[in-house]
Amino acid sequence: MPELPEVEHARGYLARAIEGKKITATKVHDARIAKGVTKLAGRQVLSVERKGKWLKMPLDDGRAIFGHLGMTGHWTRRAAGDPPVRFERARLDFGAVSMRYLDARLFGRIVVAKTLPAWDELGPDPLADGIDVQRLHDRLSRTKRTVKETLMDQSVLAGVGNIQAIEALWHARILPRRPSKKVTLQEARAIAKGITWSIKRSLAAQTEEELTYVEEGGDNPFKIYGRAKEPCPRCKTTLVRSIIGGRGTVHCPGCQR
DNA sequence: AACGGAACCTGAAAGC
DNA sequence: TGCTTTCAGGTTCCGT
Repeated sequence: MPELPEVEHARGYLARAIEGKKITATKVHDARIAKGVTKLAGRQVLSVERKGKWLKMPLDDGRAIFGHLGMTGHWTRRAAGDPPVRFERARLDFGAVSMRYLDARLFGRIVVAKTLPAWDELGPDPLADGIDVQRLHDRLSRTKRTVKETLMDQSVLAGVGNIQAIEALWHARILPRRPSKKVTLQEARAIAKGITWSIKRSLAAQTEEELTYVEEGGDNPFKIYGRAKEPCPRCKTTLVRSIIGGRGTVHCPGCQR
């Protein structure tokens, strides 16, 4: 369920549950999502950090537990004696507190290492670092990709995913298929505002301790994501779905240029 | 070096 | 009803 807002939620949830606590046991149910998860008993989790869609939990031995939620990853707290929950792939126990990692599609990762290239290669985090419009415009101008694909490049801005890119470009009134090179500095400013707006909106929408996601009964909280064939909330033109860079995309042909 | 596309997975929803 | 197809919020690898 991961884009930056969901991962930020997971960060806070994990921090409240295990920050400063000592690992007493671990269990990996499916080795495909875990790497180097060994000899963790006795280690203390110093903090829970986030950059983009990655989580980092530094340990007291110089290593860290890196976590990525993939498409369907999720952490949930249980009691140590509770049975495995559906889709449980791994667990970290802290005495009576047991954190379960669930992941239906197995695209997520739990990696124990001192450093992780994927983490080091991340660009600035829009929430923690803000967005440098000049830098964003520079990155956009240096590639032949579409603006949507460039925005989703994690080295450009860490944490912008399919939803944030779709929503931000709608907010900025720019077509997702526009070549990055043709985005002006002024438009880059609008995109930056759109990204911040989209992230803040998503964060505000998730206040519950245990997140209930969009598809489970709740209404779609997004302006145009998942709303192909519905009228644009701004200009009433019918929203269009297409594929860009292999990812489903929605845009408004009426007010995005 | 950069880019497009396939691969990696499973489940839910839509289509027939 | 039941089988088939489509789709899903991500990353990584591979060939060009």
